[in-house]
Amino acid sequence: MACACSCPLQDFTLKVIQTIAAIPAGKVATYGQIAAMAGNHRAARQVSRVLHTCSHKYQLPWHRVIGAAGKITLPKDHSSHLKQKKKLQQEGIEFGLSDTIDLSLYQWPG
DNA sequence: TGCTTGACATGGG
DNA sequence: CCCCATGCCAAGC
Repeated sequence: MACACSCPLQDFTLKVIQTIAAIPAGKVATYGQIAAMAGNHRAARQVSRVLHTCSHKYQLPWHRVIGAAGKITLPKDHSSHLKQKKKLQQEGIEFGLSDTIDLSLYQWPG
């Protein structure tokens, strides 16, 4: 339910935010998955945008959102990449040899 | 109002 | 394994 008066967010975006916020610790979700849950499986890119725009505002667990390959989508140059990896490890998620997460074990079923 | 952008996804080289 | 091209859609400017 989105209030059209004071909520600048669209319905899709709001769903995305709620979906991300609902990801439990120790689990991860892919952009496409979140987009699909929000209603548009093609809007995976917007999920990333929502993450950037709202993570700081809504305190979203952005580190639990990864790419479909089970990898962190941030460039290694970025300082947040290592941060995200550490956070996930602290939540019990184990990484493979190439910083790869086994989605069959850790992907959030929704 | 309209074009550009983007923490993606998928497939091929 | 890594890099490139295409589709797709909303947020930003």
